[in-house]
Amino acid sequence: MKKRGTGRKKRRLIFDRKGIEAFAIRLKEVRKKTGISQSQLAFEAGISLSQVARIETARINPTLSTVFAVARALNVSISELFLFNLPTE
Amino acid sequence: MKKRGTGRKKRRLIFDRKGIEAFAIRLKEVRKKTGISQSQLAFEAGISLSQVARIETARINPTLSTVFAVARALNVSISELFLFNLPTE
DNA sequence: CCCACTTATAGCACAAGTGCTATAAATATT
DNA sequence: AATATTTATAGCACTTGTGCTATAAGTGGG
Repeated sequence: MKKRGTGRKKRRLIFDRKGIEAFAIRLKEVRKKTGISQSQLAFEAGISLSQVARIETARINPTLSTVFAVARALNVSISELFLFNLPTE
Repeated sequence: MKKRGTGRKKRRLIFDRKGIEAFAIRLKEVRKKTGISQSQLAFEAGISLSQVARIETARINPTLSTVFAVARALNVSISELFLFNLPTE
């Protein structure tokens, strides 16, 4: 008996764990290289500190706007932030 | 008199309109180059058609997972999808 | 051992992304 | 022109990203 409500089809959202993890690693790497703290990055990017931490620990699936803000704050191009091999899902 | 509830500070989310628009243009460009329809792209990427349309018309701020899925479906690297100058916000 | 700083978690409230479905509008094709 | 295909909108329900605040855990200096 696994009726979900009234025969509602289950929506499957995507959460690309591997990709998100790869990005997390890359971001931390770039941030470290510029020598700033998560807190400073958050301030510069205009996002919250908790959000930076959540991204670097791959807990969330950030939006493009957030990524753009981070790239600007780190003074790197978007391409540079994605210099890693996107793992096959 | 513009009290919002009980003195709650307004949270400001970011929505990088210019960046999102630049990405929309770039995506449409890459998709066209591969000669597939929004519908096909959606299917290949495992996302909904409405989502592809919303992205290409810059109506939403997609997540990284969505972008990753699209890149895989188009057989391009993430960097390639971001081959445009990120406009200053 | 303290202390300051940094990073990681947690919970709440709210805003927004996403899937799904349906439909309209625009664009090709015959 | 008529038809088919593609693209754009819209609304709903559900899920999740985000800010904010607080707190714990890790780290390095003195």
